[in-house]
Amino acid sequence: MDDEIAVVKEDVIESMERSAEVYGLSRSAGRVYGVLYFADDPVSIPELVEETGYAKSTISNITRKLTRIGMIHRRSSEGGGRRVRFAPETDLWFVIQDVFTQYVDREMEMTQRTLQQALDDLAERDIDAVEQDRERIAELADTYEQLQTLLSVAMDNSAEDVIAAIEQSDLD
Amino acid sequence: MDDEIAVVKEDVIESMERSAEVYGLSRSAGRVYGVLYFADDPVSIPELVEETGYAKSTISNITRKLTRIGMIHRRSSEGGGRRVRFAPETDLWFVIQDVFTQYVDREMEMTQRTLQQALDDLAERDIDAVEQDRERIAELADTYEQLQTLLSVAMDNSAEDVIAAIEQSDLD
DNA sequence: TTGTTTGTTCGGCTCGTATCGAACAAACGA
DNA sequence: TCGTTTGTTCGATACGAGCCGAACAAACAA
Repeated sequence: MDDEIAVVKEDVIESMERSAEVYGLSRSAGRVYGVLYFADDPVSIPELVEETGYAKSTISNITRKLTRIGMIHRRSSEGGGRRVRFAPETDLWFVIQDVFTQYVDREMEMTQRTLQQALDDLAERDIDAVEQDRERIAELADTYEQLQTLLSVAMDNSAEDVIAAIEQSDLD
Repeated sequence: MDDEIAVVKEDVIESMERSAEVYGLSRSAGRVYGVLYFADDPVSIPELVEETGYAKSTISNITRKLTRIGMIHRRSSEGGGRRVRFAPETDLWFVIQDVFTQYVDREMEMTQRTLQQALDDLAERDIDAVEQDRERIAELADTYEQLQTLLSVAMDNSAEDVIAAIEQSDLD
C-alpha cells in the first residue's frame, strides 16, 4: 500500500542524491533536501536523524551548509519548543541565482581585479617587450567581462523572463 | 627586467589557480592551463614538468582531465617526434558550453527520466492517496524542464548572441 | 637490435572531508 | 531548582583525491 508510494519517493530522493553530487554537494545533502521536499511540514533535526539514519552531528553540519547556500530555510520560532525546523526552498532558480552570486560572481570580480592590476603593471613598461602578454591578458579580461554581463542579466531576472526575452528574439 | 613580467604573469596564473578551485578543478589544473595560456607554442609534457614543478605522472593526469573537458587540446602529429603537445582553448564560453552539455545536461536528462517514471508509477494508483506527492514531483519536473530550456538556449548559441537577444528586450 | 625519450599506469603517501559518537551548551518543563 | 530535550562543537576514524616516484609500454634513433 503505502509501501509502493515510499518506493517511488525513495527513487526520487536517490535521484536528488545523484544530482547533489554533480553539483558539488554530498549525497547526504541531497537526501536531506529530498526528505524536506516531501515533508508536509518543516522538519526538526531529530526527525531528520530518524528519517535519514545519519548522526545528529552530521545532520547539524548538513543543515548548516544547505542553509548557507539557500537550499533550505530555518523556520525558527514556532508554536512548539525551541526546536529548529527546516523547510526546502522549492524555487531552484532562486537557489541557482544565490549560489552563482555568492561564488561565481565573487570569483569573477576578484579575477577582474587581478587582470586590471596586471594590465596596469605592464602599462608602465616597454611596449614592444610585453605587447603579446598584454594582449593576452586583455583578451582574458574582455572574455570575463562578457561572461559577467551574461551572468548578471541571468542573475537579476526570473527564469521565465530570461526565457521569454530569448524566445521573443530569433535565437531559437 | 624580464623578472617583472614574470611576476605579473605569475599573478595571473595564481588567479587562474583560484578560479580553477571555484569551478571544481584542482589548483594544479589552473596552473597548467595558465602556462599553456601564456605559451607562444604548444607545450609538451616534459616542458610542463619543467615549468610547473609537478611530477610527470601528475601532468599526465591533469592534461587528460583538461583535455576531456575541452579546456586544452592535444596538438598531436607535428614536425617533431612523437611528443604530444598541448594548446589552450581560449574561447571560455565554448568550454562552459562543453562542460554544461557533458555534465549538467546529462544530469537533467537522467533526473527527468526518473521523475517521469515516478509519475507513471503513481498514475496507476488511487488518486487521492498520492495526489500531494504526485503534485510535488510534477512541480519538480516542470522546474527542471524550464531550467533545461534555459540551458539549451544558452548552450546552443554564442555568448554574444545571447547577450544581444537579452539586451534587445527590456530586461536590463 | 638496443638504448633513449616520451607518456601512461600503479602503488603508496598525505591531506582534506564526510561521518560518527561523545562531550558540551542552551533552553525548556517539572 | 534540576533533569530532559535539542543543537553545536570536538576529537577520532574512514574514505577519496592529489601528488609523487617507479615500473611499464610504446615510439623513435642509432
